[in-house]
Amino acid sequence: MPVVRVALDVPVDRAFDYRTDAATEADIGRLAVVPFGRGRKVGVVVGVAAQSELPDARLRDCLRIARDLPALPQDVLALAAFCADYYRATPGEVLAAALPTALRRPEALTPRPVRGWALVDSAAVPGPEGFPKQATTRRALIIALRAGPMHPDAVLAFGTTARRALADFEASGWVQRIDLPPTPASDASIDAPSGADPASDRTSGVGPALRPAQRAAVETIAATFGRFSPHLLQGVTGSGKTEVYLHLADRAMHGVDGAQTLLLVPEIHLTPQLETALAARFGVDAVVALHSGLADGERLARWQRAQRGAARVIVGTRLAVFTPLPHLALIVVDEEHDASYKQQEGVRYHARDLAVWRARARGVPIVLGSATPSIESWRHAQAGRYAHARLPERANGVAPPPIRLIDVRTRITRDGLSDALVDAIAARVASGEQSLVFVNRRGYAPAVVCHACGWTAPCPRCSARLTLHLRRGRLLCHWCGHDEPVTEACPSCGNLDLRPRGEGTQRVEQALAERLPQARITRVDRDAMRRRGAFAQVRAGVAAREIDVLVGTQMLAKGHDFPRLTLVGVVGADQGLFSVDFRAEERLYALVTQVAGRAGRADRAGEVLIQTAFPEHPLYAALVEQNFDAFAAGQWAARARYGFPPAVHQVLLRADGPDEREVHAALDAAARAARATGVDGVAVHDPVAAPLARVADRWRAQLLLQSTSRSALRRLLDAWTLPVDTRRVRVVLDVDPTEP
DNA sequence: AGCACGCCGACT
DNA sequence: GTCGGCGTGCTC
Repeated sequence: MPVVRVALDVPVDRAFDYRTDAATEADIGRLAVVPFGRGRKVGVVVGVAAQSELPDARLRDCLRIARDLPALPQDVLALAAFCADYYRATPGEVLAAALPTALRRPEALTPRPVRGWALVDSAAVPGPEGFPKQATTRRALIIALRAGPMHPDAVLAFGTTARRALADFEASGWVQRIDLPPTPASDASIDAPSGADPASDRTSGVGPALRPAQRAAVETIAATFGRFSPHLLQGVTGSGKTEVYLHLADRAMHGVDGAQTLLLVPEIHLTPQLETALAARFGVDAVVALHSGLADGERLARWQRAQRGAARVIVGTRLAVFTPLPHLALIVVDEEHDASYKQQEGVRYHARDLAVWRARARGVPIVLGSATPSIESWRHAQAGRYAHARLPERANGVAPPPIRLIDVRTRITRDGLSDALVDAIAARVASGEQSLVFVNRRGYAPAVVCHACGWTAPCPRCSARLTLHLRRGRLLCHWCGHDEPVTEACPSCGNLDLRPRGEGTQRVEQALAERLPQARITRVDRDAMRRRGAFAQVRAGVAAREIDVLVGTQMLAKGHDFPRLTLVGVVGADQGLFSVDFRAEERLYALVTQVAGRAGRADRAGEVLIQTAFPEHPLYAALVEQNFDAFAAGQWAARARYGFPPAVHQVLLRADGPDEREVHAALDAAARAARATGVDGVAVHDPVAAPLARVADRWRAQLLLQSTSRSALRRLLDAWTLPVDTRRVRVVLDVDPTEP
């Protein structure tokens, strides 16, 4: 009896065999509904065989292979397999991360009868089997009455009436929209509907004229269409990298009919703006945005538009790297250095690295764009493994804002603010310009200290200090959420001299309000932006010039264009200089560069002021010169000398549990087992406590393995018996960790 | 992951 | 005497 091998979303490192009456190679990549345990599951067919190695008695019947749906393409299956192998996950776990959740419900794959029709402008036709020819027109919009997300029991609608009605129906949640790919035979058989044609709206080269460096980058990259070629696009903030991406996507579409571009972006916040820009450029129907914030049905619908080839530009966060794209021609990873590309739970994959792998597998060029590339990518470019394109100047031709340091050793600061910074802000307020003060810490103060005995308020559940939130009158733990009232007297010595130490956004906001009573100040951090729409409100306030000063965290660093913002102040950056994390400086450089880029984006001169007690630190020297290459070269030299990535490759075994000794014992045993493999060329370090040794009453420790040879590391992983995950000690393997 | 089986504490 | 804790093991 022939069997299908099905990868299922269970943490078991193998596929499961099911009996089936007929299965061919063509079924590989198709979804299958199978019985599993006492329930049913949806899995992916990853193989077919004439016979199973298991005795027939242990096999069960495959309930259904979804042959009416497109199969996952070969490159997505290969990418999932690579991801599972490289990051030591199971194929099923990777597929769970890769597939929209709506597809993983068995009901979703069960066909249902037609329930009815929706609107009609010029034609109403049933579907999906035996679709009449008309249904395949390029502009057909099919409205499915929720018979099941995969089955467009459907009605056709044409023209603008249909478009309007479609929007209403979609808003009602009753229908789902599905676009069909065009088929040549029938395309001509139907009249072109009235109304705007999204395909012909597609502007060919209407965008702003490219500067010479942008043009050169586009030409260089476009010359590699049709083959694998990695490019690092290193462009200063405001140099118009996005414009380069758009031109490339456009060129790809003109070179190959229906060509698709995958554009990966770091954060959800960025997506709406970018999506709007892309839609304006290529037409709404050609663009699809994918991110984890979407409702299940919506995510599925968009994913299917990409899978069918209807969407030409797919913009999405890291999960989008797995999207099936039949006509993939180009991959772009914007802000490629961004930490959010590394998944920190479940399968801990790096979307940028997977994107490079996929580009190679598909034979398409990939562009990694950043003003401050990761040392990994920068090094690849230096070594000639990546082509290195540069955009050295801003697209508006304006010089970048000068970066100056305020030496706080020689100046008095109050609440963390120097007079020089406050005066500079005051001057901008007076002239009607806007300022941004970047403080990478929320709350009022990161610690409360007793000035009599030195006691500081600890979190009872974590090895961290409590942060003072003065407005709420509470001490909060930023790690576990623990929350307690502020005490008047020191619990240790009874003294009343408790004082806040260090500065958070609230304190800076409050101090600025006291010193600049005429200024309209708004704080932007996770606490202040908790309410829905709060951020949009801030943006509107800035645009309407109702806000003079923004005080905020990283949230302010990314991609917002505030034309009247001419001053950026940076407070408390020094904490990034002396971290246990060897990547802290790299992050700090990128972050400051990014916030600095908020200043003077339009035709107004900007200025960046950084308060520091270490003005001669090389990081600040490079920042002031705005010389990323000097900074990166220094980082690379240090990492090569002291043996840090990317000079070496790392694997981190993380463990945590309620009992400190058990956690360490598990890692000790794991270290012994790793050494016992006898694999040469891999340094197995001693297990150590994690930088934050306890979080929410769980003790955390880690075991680091590193090697200059990936293959040696891999051989060790293959031979290594890891401690099993239990309730007492949880164990996670992190390949290429990005967090200490 | 679920879900069963299985062996030891506090309760209708 | 049972109900229920979570440790161990299996799922084609």
